[in-house]
Amino acid sequence: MALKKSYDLLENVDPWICIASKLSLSIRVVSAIYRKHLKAHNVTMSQLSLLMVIGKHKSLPQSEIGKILKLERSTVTRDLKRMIDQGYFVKKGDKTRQVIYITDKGASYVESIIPDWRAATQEAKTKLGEDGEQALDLVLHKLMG
Amino acid sequence: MALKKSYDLLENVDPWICIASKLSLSIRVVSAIYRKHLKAHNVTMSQLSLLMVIGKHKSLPQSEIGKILKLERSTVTRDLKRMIDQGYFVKKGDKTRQVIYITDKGASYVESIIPDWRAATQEAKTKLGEDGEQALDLVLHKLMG
DNA sequence: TTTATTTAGTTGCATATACAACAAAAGTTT
DNA sequence: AAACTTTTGTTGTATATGCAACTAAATAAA
Repeated sequence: MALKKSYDLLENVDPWICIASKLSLSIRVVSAIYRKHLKAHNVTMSQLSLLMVIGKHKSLPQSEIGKILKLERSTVTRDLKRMIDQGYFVKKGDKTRQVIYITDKGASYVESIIPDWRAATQEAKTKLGEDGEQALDLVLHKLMG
Repeated sequence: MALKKSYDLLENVDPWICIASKLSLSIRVVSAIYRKHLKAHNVTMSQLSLLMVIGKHKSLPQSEIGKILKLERSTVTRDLKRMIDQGYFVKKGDKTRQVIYITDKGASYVESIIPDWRAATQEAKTKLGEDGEQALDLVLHKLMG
């Protein structure tokens, strides 16, 4: 089972200096908190983000959604499709300039979820603490800036 | 297209106070940096994490891997399977106590990737700045603690 | 020691995500 | 106006991920 050679780079590397790994780990911890609170609503954070972002504007061009959430076009197409099928959004417009509208069903749905979403956010904030929350804002600001 | 009612909670909510959304956005930005640098190696960050973590220990019980990377058991099973199929790891042991070993092929592979991984990490660090990097460490520390 | 419980791994199912290739529409150049 | 370029949306393909249900093995309780 032993390796035939020695691997210096590998032996001396520290996987935990990886920025992507740190963020991945962080999102897994936080996602679990949100999933727990949102479970009864049968909604994911990705879906809730769409509901809240589009809902707040009442409607958004599909092309804007990807820009706002930094999602690839095909991801937006398919994430929306599932929710259109469920009646939370409708799509209007021609082939290349689609506009997505939230429906009353979608708006009611997101309103029913918001209290639990707030609770999840509160739990996450408590875990982060005041300083942790500010730190996260700084990270985001640096990355988006 | 207009909504039939008004939705107070929805109109007044700020989607961007969401901790999960902030982290999701952050990871998308950082992932893109790593994908760009790792593209030529045809490897993802998830795979590279497995290679580095297991490789550094030479071997790890499968059950440990999920604990270290905070991944669900089934995710570990399948992420490993793809890489075992490619010959980067081997699996030894009985039905419920598996141990995963890195192979020479896997160790060579990860060593060939490390320089570009370092470059990606450097680019991400530059974007974050010294303060942003410390902020990320604080976030992770708070969430894991 | 037998029984009950916990731990470990797998498989079915569903969502989320990106890239490449394609088609169609919109915008720009000439 | 015609030709070229960019933007937008979709579909094929692949990886990543979690939950539920199941099996099997290990551990604890009786």
